[in-house]
Amino acid sequence: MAKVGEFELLVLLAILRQQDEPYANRVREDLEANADRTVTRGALYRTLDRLQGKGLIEWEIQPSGTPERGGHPMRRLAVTREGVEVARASRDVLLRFFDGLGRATST
Amino acid sequence: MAKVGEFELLVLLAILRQQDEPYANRVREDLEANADRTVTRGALYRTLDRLQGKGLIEWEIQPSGTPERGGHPMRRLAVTREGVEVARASRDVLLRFFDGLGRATST
DNA sequence: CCGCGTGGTATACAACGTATTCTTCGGAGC
DNA sequence: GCTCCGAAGAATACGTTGTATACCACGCGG
Repeated sequence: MAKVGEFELLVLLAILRQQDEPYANRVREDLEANADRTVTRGALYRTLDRLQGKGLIEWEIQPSGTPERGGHPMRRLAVTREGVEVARASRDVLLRFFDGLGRATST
Repeated sequence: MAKVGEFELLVLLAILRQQDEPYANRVREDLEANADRTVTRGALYRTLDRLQGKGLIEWEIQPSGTPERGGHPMRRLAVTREGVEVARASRDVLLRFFDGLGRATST
């Protein structure tokens, strides 16, 4: 099963969260708003391409979905079955390791 | 606040989990057993060095802690306060994004 | 037909992840 | 006491992931 980096996982999860508008910029906004990090468009698209290369997501081009201001072909994103599995596997591992974090005294 | 990669986070969490024997090889064993991945020694040490460079962990050399078979100076690892904060922050973000994963129909 | 805003592409480089190889030290066994 | 072995760690090298910058295309308002 393909392995994903930290940002790739976040992107995967963010796509899954989008209710009805799974487009790149929605994902980007979601990440910026909820993941406490800035996400440049270049970074996101590069990651989307890589995720597709691994078969974890796919998309279809929307001729001109929502031409609010300059209507252009947009990618309607979707996570593949394998993508979901990978995300689940990553989550399971992380949840398993999150325990020691409760008290966490340390130096 | 420093940012950590996927493996770095796992290592941080694994160190926190070690009860009384926070040594590199214990961490390695824990990761191999519970994170479903193989971890070579080189990979782990490299990551430990990087985490230290970021001030997220630290260690003191144990003269010859457990000379079971060839006793050598070992690193007794500890996560710094900042390390714990970074781990918590990462966890919080991830937990926030894990929701969409419940039903997760997708393609 | 020009500029702006939106969606996407290309390129380049830094940071992260990982395997391989080498060194050192102590004990076991001769 | 010399050799072999296993454990802890260091050094090196390279592929993958993360991220920024800059560029192209299209449609609309003017």
